[in-house]
Amino acid sequence: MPRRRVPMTLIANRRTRAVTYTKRKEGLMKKARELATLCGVQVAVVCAGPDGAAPDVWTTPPKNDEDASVIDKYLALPVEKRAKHTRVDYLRELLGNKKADLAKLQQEGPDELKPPKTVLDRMSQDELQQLLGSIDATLQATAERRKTLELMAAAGGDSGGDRRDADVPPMHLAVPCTGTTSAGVQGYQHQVHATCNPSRSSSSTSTPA
Amino acid sequence: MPRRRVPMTLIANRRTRAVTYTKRKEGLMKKARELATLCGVQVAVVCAGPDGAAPDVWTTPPKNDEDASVIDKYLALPVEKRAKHTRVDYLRELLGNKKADLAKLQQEGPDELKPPKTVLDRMSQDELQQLLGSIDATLQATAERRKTLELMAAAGGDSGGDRRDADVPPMHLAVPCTGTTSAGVQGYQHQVHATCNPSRSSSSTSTPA
DNA sequence: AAGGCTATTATTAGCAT
DNA sequence: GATGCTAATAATAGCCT
Repeated sequence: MPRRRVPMTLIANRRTRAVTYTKRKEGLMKKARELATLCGVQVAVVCAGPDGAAPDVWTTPPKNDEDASVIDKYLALPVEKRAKHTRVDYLRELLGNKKADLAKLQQEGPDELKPPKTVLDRMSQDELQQLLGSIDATLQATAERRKTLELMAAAGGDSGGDRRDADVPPMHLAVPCTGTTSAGVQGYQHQVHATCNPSRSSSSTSTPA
Repeated sequence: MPRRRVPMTLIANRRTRAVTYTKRKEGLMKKARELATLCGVQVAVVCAGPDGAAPDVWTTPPKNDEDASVIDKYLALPVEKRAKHTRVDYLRELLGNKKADLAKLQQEGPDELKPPKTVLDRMSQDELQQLLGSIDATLQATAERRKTLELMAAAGGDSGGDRRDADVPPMHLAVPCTGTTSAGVQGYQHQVHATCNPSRSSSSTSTPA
C-alpha cells in the first residue's frame, strides 16, 4: 500500500514474500484484536505458514478448561441436530453415516467414553451451530492448504533448493494482471453465513435478529 | 480510524457497534484475502456475530470432498502422535484418555466405523499438526465467545429489550481509557505458534525453515 | 531474519441517503 | 440495516541498520 502500489498477485521474490507475510500477518492479527475488542465479538484467525511452517493462529481470549470438550460434542451429536447447520449438512453428506454410528456407539458405550456433560448442559443449539461452523471453516483451510502446497511444489520447486531469488512463480500463478483481473487464481474467496433458527433458552422464544 | 480517534474499548452504542462490526469484518476479510493471495498461504477467519448471530467465516478456497474426513483422523489418531502438537497436548490433558479409548474402539471396530483412508495416506505428520492447531483455535474461539455473551447479558442486558441506544456498557467494560491502557478487558490476545519437526516426504530430510 | 523509518496508499468514523 | 461520501487516521513497501 505504501511506496508503491502492489499488484494483487503471488509475490514472486521469496524473501519479499516472507517479509510481507510476517508484516501482514501481524496487521491481520491486530485488526482481528481490534474487531474483537470494539464489538465484543469472538474472532479467530488462522494462517498457515508460507512453506511448511507451523500455522499461526490467534483467538480472542483463552478459555475455560471444560470448554475444550465441545469437540466431543461435535461428534457425539445426533446427525439430525447437526444437519441444521449449513456446512454440517455438507459434511454429513461427505461422511455418510459414519458419524452417526460413532455417536450412537459413544452414547451406548461405557461411561468412560461418554463426553463430559458439563459444557453441553450450558450450550444452546445456537452455540453448537457456531462451533460447528468454526470447525468446518478451519477444516477447509488446512485441508486446502495442503493442496496449494502440492501445487506450488509441483510447479515452482521453491522449497528444496538454495536459490535466494526464486522469482519465477509457478505457471498457474504467473498472472500478469495489474489489479482488476487478479481474482480467480489464489484469491478465490468463500463466504459462509450459516442461517438457522436457534431456540433461545431465555424467556423470549422468538428468533433473534 | 478516521474522523475521530476511537478508544479501544467496547463500543457503547449498540447501533454504532453493529455498523462498525459490519465494516470492520469486511475489512478483515479483505485483509485475509490479500494475505492469502500475496503470500500464497491458507488463511481462515471466523468471527462470531455480535449478538447471537451466525458466525461469519471465511476461508481461502473451497476444498476437495475427501479432505473433510480429516476430522475423523483427529479423533482416530493415537494419542502419542497427537501429543506432538502443543495445543493437542493441552487438549489431551483436559480430556483425559477418553479420546484414546475412542480411537482404539474405532480402529478395532467394524470397517464401517473406520475413517476413510484416502486422505490419511496423503497427510504428513506436519499437516496433521496444522489441522489440530486450527481445530483447537476455533474451539477456543467459539467456546470463549459463549462466555463473553454471558458476561454481556448479565451486566448489560442489551439483548432482550427494545432499547435502541443502550449506551451504558456493562460495568466490567466501562473502562474510560483513552488509548494506552485499553488492553486487558476485552482485548486479551493469545498467540499460538506450534513448533514441530515435520518429516518431509521429499528428498531432503533436513527440517525446513 | 528482525526492527526502525517514512512516503504513500488503504481503511474507516461519522454523517447523509 | 445497507450504501455512498469524505476527512482523518492507520497500515505498510521499500528502504535502512
